[in-house]
Amino acid sequence: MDKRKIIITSALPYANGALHLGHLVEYLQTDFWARYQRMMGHEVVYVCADDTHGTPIMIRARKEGITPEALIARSYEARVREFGAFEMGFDRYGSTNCEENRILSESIYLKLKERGLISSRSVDQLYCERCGMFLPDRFVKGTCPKCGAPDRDGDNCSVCGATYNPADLREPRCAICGGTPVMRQSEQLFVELEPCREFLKGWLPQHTDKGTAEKLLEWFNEPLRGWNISRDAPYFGFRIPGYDDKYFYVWLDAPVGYMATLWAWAKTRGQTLEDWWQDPKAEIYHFIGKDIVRFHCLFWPSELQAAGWRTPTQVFVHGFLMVNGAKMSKSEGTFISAATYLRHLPAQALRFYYACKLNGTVDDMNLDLRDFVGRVNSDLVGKITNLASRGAQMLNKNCGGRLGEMDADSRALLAECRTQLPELQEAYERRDFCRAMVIVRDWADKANQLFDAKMPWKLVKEDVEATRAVLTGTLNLFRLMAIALKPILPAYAAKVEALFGEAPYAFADAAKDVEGCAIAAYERLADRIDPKAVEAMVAETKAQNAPALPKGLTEKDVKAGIRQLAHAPAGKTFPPPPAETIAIDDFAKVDLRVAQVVAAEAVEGSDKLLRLTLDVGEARPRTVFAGIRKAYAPEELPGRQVIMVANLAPRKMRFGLSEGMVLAAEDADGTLRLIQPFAPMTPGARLR
RNA sequence: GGAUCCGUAGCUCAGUCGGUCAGAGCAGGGGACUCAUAAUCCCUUGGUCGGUGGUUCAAGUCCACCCGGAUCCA
Repeated sequence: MDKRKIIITSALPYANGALHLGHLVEYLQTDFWARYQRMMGHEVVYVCADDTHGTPIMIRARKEGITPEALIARSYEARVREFGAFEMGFDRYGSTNCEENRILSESIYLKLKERGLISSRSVDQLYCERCGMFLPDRFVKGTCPKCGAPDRDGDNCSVCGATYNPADLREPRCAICGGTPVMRQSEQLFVELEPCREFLKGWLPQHTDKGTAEKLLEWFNEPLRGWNISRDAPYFGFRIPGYDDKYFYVWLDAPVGYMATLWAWAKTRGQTLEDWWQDPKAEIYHFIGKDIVRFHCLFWPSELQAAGWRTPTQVFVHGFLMVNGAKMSKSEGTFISAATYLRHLPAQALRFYYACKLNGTVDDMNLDLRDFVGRVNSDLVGKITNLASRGAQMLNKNCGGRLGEMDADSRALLAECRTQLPELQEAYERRDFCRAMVIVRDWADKANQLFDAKMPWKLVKEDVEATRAVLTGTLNLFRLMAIALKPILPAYAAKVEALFGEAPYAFADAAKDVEGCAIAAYERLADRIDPKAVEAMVAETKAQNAPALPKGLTEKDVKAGIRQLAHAPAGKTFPPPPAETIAIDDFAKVDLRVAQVVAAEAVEGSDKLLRLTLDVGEARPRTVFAGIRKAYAPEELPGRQVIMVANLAPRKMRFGLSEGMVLAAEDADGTLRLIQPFAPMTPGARLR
């Protein structure tokens, strides 16, 4: 086969927020495919980057009192560490906030402008005067115009499913400051899509899957709407050439980040971006989730085409991750972050399980946690790894650790398995990883059957050389499986390479017999998963999100509750109506501190009060009486952190002096919950 | 509301052009073995293929409607 030249990307993760197992559905499958292509001997470059621009990052940085640059640097570090732990093999992991990206974004924009594809028109948009900025949809909250549910997002209602404009919301509020936004006009720049209609119509069916293309083509019954690519200052991003106060919308420069990162990578080896992207022989593949199809299959190819760049060879679209058959949920503990996963479980287990489930379609993928444990333990460890474990240890113990020549039966089985290699490679090629795993598991079943039939543990007592032949066969069969699994389990394969003393495997090595040489000491390749570790991971995830929902309630309950409340008779409203507006100075008078509960006891003579002893970082702990006895037992509080009002005038009570007050929230049903920091902090830390 | 996708054994899923397709693995039950990470091997119990109609000599497979779940509507 000719040597192919392949550019691979996965969608850029947004730098505001932690990686979770859903993201990994994409990154892992892209990595599987990239590694497979490398093992086929092709020239592969796999790039990705942090997506760093936009309002959410600007706001978050502002809240934390740091620059956006500092925020994205922190995110980058965490991201790279976590990807590394998951054995991701990027050739380069960059950032959209780089010079290459600025240059490319500007040049693509200017090309579009030259071609007359950029137009400008005035747009009505909500503006928050207090924050001094136009509000993106997700930064407007309000009451759903359709079902009346309170506190809904700016563009859709998750209670009744309605979609609307932020301007349609009743009682719109700025999600940042809570103020009431006003309607203002602003000049915005659009990329016109209608002129690209014919190009797209022809392009779509050939460069993505049928379902995706058909879906997008539905929109072609009407004129294609232009795409707003500008945002007004303040914004974190690239300034648009020719404007002082306009920036590229984050979605304009994000896909350009693929090229920018490729460019930066090419530079390190003395090449140009054009050497890769514009090489007619090179293939360009984007792996994306189905939620961002329109950016990658409409806007992106149109821009590239108009600006004179090559369009992608194929856009591979995948579905979302479900956990235990349902959408990932914070309250159920299934919204599992990459970091939390890694604290409890080995990365390769997830890589293996995802490979067993991915079939290259846009269907959602289900991570069933019980199935996950079963699959890893029985297939990866029990069937596959066990062959190496029993074969290598026996060879080392009884046969001097030297391979001989395979017996005839093993040789025949090995030959039979090898005939399936083309099928395995085709499965990899079409991203049908689960099919590839079925093939490998089938080999393992057959190898185990043969091993048992030969009974080497008995044979070794009478004929060491015959035993050596059987074990040589077993280990050669296992080696074939390790090669087949290498795109999924690179670290595992590296250990197998070390066991046989071989150079890194490519698929070509599958044809080789390993005979007549010594093997190294057997090193454990994979560990069984203790279901308790999975429980602990779920429990930790739940705990991270515990303050979000009252005990025992799921997100579904809350939705139902909101729905009820939306239709509840007036007079008993929840949440309570907003209090009178205060100035920032008024708020600043309140000194809020993180406090650690040192001790808690019930107060005799009161059925409401607990006496709390709080460490606020001062020389002497404070005593605070709190009316939370019906919500908390005294013994569950020590060691936990709460928020207290530290400068409240001390108040003499019948039971003693109360030197402050702890913060708690009251739910619709009267449930009280103390407020605690997301993660432990130093007692005495001030809230801002 | 409109559209798309999904619904096959307790669980996760295969089932190509309608014709040995009612299947696999795991889990469950029984047995064997003890080299191996309580791993492995043999045997075995499970299903009205979401429901109802229709097309056909023949339907998980095609069509219509319904129920349930998911997603998208720029």
